[in-house]
Amino acid sequence: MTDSYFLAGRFGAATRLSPKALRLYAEQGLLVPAHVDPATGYRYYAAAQAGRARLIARLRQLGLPIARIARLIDLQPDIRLTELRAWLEVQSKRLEDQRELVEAIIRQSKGGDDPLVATVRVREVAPSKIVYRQHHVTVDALETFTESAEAEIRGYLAQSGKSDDGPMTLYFHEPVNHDGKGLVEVAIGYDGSLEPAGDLRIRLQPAGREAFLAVPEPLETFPAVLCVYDAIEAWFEQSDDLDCFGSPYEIYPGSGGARFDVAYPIVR
Amino acid sequence: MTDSYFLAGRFGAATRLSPKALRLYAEQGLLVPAHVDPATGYRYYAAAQAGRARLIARLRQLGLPIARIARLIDLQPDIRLTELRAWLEVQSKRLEDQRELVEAIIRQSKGGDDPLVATVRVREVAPSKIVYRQHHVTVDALETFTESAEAEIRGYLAQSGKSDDGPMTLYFHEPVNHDGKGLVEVAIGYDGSLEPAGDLRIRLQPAGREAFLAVPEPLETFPAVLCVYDAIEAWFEQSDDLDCFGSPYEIYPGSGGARFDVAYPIVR
DNA sequence: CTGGGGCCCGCCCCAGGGGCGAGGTCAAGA
DNA sequence: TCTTGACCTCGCCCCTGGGGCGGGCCCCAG
Repeated sequence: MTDSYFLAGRFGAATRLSPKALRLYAEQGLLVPAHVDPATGYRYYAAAQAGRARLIARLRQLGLPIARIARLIDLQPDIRLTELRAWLEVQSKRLEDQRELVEAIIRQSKGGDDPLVATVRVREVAPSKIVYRQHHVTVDALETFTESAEAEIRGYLAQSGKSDDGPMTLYFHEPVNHDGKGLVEVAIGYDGSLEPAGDLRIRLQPAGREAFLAVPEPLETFPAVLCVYDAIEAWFEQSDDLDCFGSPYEIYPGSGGARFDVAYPIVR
Repeated sequence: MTDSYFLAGRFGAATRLSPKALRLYAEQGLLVPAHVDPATGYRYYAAAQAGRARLIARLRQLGLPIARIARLIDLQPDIRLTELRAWLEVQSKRLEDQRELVEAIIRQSKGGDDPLVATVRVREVAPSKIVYRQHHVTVDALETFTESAEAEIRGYLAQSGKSDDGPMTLYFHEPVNHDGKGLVEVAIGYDGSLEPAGDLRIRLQPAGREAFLAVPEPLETFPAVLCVYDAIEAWFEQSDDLDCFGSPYEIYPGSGGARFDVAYPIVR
């Protein structure tokens, strides 16, 4: 390893990085030139920096953002490799999600022949008072939150001398993606009067109508359950005078022995 | 399907698109509101547009760029699905490439114990006149170009009464990625004098030294061959007074019976 | 000493929006 | 009828990771 210096162009040619990219990395502190001429601003890179530069180039080629590279590159090599493998796992999962999503799009495109659509029913929903808890969750954390919130609410109802075995409704106020948090709400109806407590809140659920579907057992788990949502949306689509506006929700237990129903409100 | 109108907020809530995104899509012509109030600029969406909007949201969720979605969405559903499957294939391939790249990074990180490094040798290269052809290719098109260019050059050498069985060198002037074109050059040396012809050019290859490695048979194919490059780079790295600047090249046939050698120039 | 190519910086551009602020609009309640 | 609050508009700046261009230096070889 000599201690010769190279300007950005030559150094970049040797490390597969453009001078522009090198300038960016220098600004971000990711790859600081061995010497910068204060008069001209020229950046001089030492040959010994080529290894780091090549590693950066490879990590960029993976598509990692610069900030992530900056964190990775100063780690011990073995930890770095562990992180990279974990990142690969995430990418792999993302691909699986994309595959599922494409399948969902396909199902929806030819939704006409989906037998589920024909089983969508409409029912009236009576107004009720509900006690609920909201939270922003990803799809991974959804089940944990749902269980703990339901237990908390039922516990509070029992403690207040109310019946604690009414159906539970899970509202999806915002889409809950795998890669973004969405607002969900666990709610149970009650009679009489009740005070809010802690993060448990009270509100009135107005009367209305809903389009619903009992979820068949093989479709109970994510992501297969998505095609139940698709079916109801398709049902709205082919309806003459109803539109699928409003957020979906799930009702536990479902009708006809199903573990849960999926429903959309029918907005006037 | 009613013909009611919705403003951007409500419509977006029903289709999982933010008002900002809706505005963007309207500007781009991807999802034009059913009515725009000329006085206020308010965009009114018809309920019948919700299907298209939901499809757009799904395709965006896949990560497709807007322009691509615009092309896809007006296709027949079955063609669209074919395109989507093809896109999934590309994504899958990309993931495989990333996996390979991570493996390469791992190999390089603990390059010290790579037995290949110990077999790197240095040799003098005599100056020569070469006839060559350059082209920008991706890694997929590389072999086709190499074969045709070599045949063209050998044909021209034979036609000019020169010996046409000298070794062929494949210079990688720029990195040849799977996702970007790079400049490569197929070159064969000759004696005497020769005129350039068509896209065949002539230049002088100066004398110098090179670090090289005969490629073992199991590593001949892409992407396994990359670890031969890594080994030479690692060899430079652990050398005291040499730097791996300059572009690599492959020499056919290689030394010791190998199909080809991989070499880097040693720059003074 | 002079020319050509290399390098600097600064500006504008791309997708796909997020966030903020100023100001106009809509609908419901008092 | 007025007010109020929610909702909408537009416009600007921000993000990532650079590419491209233009103006003006700089470096080195002949």
